[in-house]
Amino acid sequence: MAKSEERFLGIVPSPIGPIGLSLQSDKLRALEFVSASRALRTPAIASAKKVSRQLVKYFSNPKHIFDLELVLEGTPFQKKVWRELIKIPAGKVTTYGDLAEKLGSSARAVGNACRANPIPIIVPCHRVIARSGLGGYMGKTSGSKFDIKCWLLAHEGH
DNA sequence: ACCAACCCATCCT
DNA sequence: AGGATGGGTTGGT
Repeated sequence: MAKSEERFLGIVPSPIGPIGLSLQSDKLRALEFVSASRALRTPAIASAKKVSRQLVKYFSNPKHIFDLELVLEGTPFQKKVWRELIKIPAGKVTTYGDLAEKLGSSARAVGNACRANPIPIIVPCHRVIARSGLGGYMGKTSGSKFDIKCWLLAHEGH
């Protein structure tokens, strides 16, 4: 897979740090948590404004429903999982196992697909938890990355 | 192109 | 604690 230099076209400030946006012909393709220094030297382009506005709304109102066009690039299985994630409303959570059952797969495979999610927050992988415990986030089961999952869940009332 | 081995944000006993 | 699990990735041929 091409590890092409990721270029952020917009930056959104948020309570959990700056968020970098990558777009592809006006559609959101990737979202990443970035460092403050990275944020400083990233210009924002006009087409990022719609995404930016909606993220700001979400951070002030966790019930905000995103209405954005997304570019989801992944294997067929990953896309199936991600499309399921989008159906989970704010305030609700599901488990890796339940999702796996719905898809006729296994819990660990679902976890793998969640980890590969290119658009966290908007594709709400944080709403998938383990049957026992919270599971992980961005490849981690503890630490600052994982804390973001806890923050998002708390933001949504958990 | 295939295959084996290895990695996991799990789950059950 | 240990085993089953299935999708992805990597490295070999």
